[in-house]
Amino acid sequence: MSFNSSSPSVGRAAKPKRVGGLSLWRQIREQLKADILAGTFAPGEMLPTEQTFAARFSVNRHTVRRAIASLTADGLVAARQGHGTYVPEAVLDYAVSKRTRFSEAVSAQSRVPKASMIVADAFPSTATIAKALGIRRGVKVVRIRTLGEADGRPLSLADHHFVASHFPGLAQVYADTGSISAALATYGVTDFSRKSTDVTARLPSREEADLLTQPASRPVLVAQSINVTADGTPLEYGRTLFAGDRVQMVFET
Amino acid sequence: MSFNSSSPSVGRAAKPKRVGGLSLWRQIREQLKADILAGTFAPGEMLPTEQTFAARFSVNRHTVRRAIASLTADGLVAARQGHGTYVPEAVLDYAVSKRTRFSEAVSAQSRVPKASMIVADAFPSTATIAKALGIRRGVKVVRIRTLGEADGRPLSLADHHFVASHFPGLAQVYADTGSISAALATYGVTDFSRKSTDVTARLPSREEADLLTQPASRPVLVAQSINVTADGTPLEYGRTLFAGDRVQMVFET
DNA sequence: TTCCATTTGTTCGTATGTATA
DNA sequence: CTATACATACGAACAAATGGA
Repeated sequence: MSFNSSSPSVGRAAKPKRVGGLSLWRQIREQLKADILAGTFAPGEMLPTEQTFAARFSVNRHTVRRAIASLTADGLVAARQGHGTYVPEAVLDYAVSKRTRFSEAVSAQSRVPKASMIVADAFPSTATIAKALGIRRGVKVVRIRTLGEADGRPLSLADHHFVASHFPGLAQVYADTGSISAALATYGVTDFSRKSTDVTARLPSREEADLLTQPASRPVLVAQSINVTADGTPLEYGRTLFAGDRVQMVFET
Repeated sequence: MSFNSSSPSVGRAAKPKRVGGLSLWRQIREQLKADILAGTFAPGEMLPTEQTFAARFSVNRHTVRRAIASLTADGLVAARQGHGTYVPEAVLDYAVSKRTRFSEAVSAQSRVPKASMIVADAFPSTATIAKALGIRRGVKVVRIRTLGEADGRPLSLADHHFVASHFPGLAQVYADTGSISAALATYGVTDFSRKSTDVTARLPSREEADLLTQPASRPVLVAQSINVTADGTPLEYGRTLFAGDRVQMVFET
């Protein structure tokens, strides 16, 4: 008998041999692939261990490994030494262009966006922020920290910095409108675009990892961007953290 | 007496008090900043421990911490819990545009570029590669893996994939010419441009970390790009790993 | 910090089945 | 038919990495 029955690969199969010209590991691969595509093993979920599969299929662990290796090559599963094998979550392609806003970038991927404010405060600008905004260091800036979600899953943690004196009461206005774009519009700023974006990678702090609901051992993408008004004046300096294994930034050049 | 004498903060200073209206921690901060800018503490080098500084300046460790915290806010130093404090290495801004080549991007930052081939081989295309190159899975592709350096320091680890049948003997030609662009030119391909770039972050494998001479615990940027010919035909699928803490990708939008 | 259990990754050796000359 | 080469499968042991105690 072969493995590709209609039932998923749970429970115990009878001791098999080569059947139908298909080697054991190929049969196992097809069975697992079917289960993954059918959603028996959901994205982000851990698969049973190699040992478990070996027992379940009544084969040697090597045979299971060979099947899994094949699936890995096709990107259907990913293994982490010392941890386990899992079905990779669908990566969200976050398109970056002159005009993209968070909600649009997420909607374009047929996901439901949501941005919520975590905190808003004001403080003297650091050297980095001052340089980006074209002000002197120490000039007060407003920071709005937002958590961006797609389908209810945290995606990004963004700090938006504005010159405080240009936007009095910005935090409150944002809280009322629920959107950076809308908040800026109440100040008469409607036309702005992304000037440049720098991308680096690092490990998140514990707090950042918690907010993004990801392990602190997985890296985050750090995108620093400068938004300018129509006449080129720096308007906003943003620093956004993306969950590294859930987001892929896409730059069309 | 204050700390900002002309000598760097080595050796033992006399017990100080508030002088010249500057608090102790500000004096220490200025002294350390001067040392960093003067190169006493070179980029990438470890600073002495907080305890050492505390003894050296005859102050409490908290005072040193306050000074270091200030420097951290300005990005002059970075502290890693359980490890130490160090001067961050200068980050190379790797500009990505339609036409950028590795050597140009590095040269633009006044650094000396160097690209060397690590290995070249051929194998049946995986699903990802096939999709990017617009071929059927299993069609043979040539892979050229190169290590990119700036000022002799490894920066990037790039896998370049081409359809094997389109460029017979490519690996040898590359070895002879020492450049992807030059190698392609011998096949009559002179006009190609970057169509898109996807950026993600992950932790490197042990081998990748070794090649980049970075710890396996520091993330890498993974840039996947598709280069197309003038008529839009996929020419190359490239996957480049950048040392996350030495490179910042810059996208002008 | 160290220790420990769990899990994947690697490398031996051995045996058997399959295709082909 | 045998001989050979190759793919498949099993077993054992150990290495490396992770996460939690």
